[in-house]
Amino acid sequence: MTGIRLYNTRTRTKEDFVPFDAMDVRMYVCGPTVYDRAHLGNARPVLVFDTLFRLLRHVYGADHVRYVRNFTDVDDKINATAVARKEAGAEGTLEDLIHQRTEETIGWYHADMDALGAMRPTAEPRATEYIGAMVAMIQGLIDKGHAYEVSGHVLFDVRSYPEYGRLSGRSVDDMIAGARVEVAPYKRDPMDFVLWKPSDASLPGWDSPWGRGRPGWHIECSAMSFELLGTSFDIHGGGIDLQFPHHENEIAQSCCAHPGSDFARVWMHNEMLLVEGKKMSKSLGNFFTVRELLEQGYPGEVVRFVMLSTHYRKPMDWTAEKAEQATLKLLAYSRTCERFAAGYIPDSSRASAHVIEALADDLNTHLALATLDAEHKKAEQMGDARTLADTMALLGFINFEGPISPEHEWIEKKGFDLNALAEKLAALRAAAMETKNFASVDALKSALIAAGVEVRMSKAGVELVPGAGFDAAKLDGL
RNA sequence: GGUGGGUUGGCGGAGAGGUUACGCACCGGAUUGCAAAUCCGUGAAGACCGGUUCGAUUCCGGUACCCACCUCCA
Repeated sequence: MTGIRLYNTRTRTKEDFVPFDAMDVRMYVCGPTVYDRAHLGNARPVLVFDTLFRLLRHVYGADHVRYVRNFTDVDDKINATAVARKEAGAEGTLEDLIHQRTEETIGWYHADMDALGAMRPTAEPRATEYIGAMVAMIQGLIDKGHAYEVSGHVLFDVRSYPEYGRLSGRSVDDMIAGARVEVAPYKRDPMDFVLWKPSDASLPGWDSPWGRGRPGWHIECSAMSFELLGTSFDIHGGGIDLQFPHHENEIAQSCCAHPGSDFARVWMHNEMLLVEGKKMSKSLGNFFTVRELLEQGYPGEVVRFVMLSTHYRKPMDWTAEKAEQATLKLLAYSRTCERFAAGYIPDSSRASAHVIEALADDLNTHLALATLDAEHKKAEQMGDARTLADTMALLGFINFEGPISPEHEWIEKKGFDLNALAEKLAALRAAAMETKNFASVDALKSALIAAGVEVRMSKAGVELVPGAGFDAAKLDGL
């Protein structure tokens, strides 16, 4: 069996991965707050942990891996949208409008992540479905002396948990010294965080022993991971920005609620995303959603390829140039598969061992892609692209089930019959060979190139292939 | 202020204490009406200063610069 090694944020070392139960490997990843379209940064953890999910399934068997990713559907931004809609005259109660908003956002999220080739997790629990579990966990924390109720709020007492700060390498005292946040007067300690907060009539709320209210952000992951994966599970993932305070708080809650448990054994954090070297932000004007990117014509596979070309623990810089290169690569692979594996049904379980090896080494996706490139070369030399196809399937660039399509979807989508033009060019060329006047041939050729078509002329004939920047509109009149 | 990470050839980006990473670009060759695509080949690196070592880009220490988190943004 392939030995997987993973970098554990908790110990800050790369460790051999040993699951609690090889027949039931369990992973929890913090999912999105469903208030709006997913932006490109949201896609990174999705693709990183999708790749890990695929690797785990490959190593332990598809039926022996469970992957839980939550939807946070309790959030003030969601509430704000719902309130705004209500004020604009929308029908229904506030609860209806909130539900509507989260439903449509989840639909978008699924559509967008599907387009990137991300598999759906085994379970996608919503916070609102686990309010009871959260209330129970909060009550347990109060009973054990780790939480206290004050003016309608329930707060976690960080001083009751000596390990607090261990994941992020901070001490409570240091954090207080550098705190930038205004401290609520009712807190016993400035670092205490909210488990439950009161809701007034204008906000969604649930009945609880502490009055009508709603849960704090951190408790949902503790409650849902416990309900679905148990007190101890193998991997907990998310963006590095969640390391503190979110994950620190999760650990405090879960370990205090279930003394003696390990909670998550391995903590994995992906680094952030940059766009053209800068942090993606609305103010810099380099903020965009996955959907916008797809609508601009970037195929999901290309986004995936670019994302995987940087190791997950390094900042990932999204650039147009990388997308361009990724497109060319994928086109080349696709053509090789078309030539040397037409009709073949890819089987990810037969993927290249070298690629598996690269992934098993703390998800070295960049090396995996370099190896994929070598597989491509080999496929060309051997005239057999089956392993290339199998490996592409494992990495999520080809559907698991379907056979290789004649061309990748993004070329097909732009569907344009180039045969007529190819024949025309061939005829012109044949004539020019006689007359030695190549002016008309060159004119047509440049027009085709300008439209993003690759022109291949050899003794065997003329071949036209739509390239990365193919634009059918520019072919009008040729 | 606290915590963590980074600095590799023109660009992107890895592994390994000593043997070519790789890709893209460039250059040379084959091929082509000219190209493109393809194939073959060459060149090019390890922020700075010390230390350990027979030998470091790879280990250790320091300096500089950059970045992220500490704000319910992945």
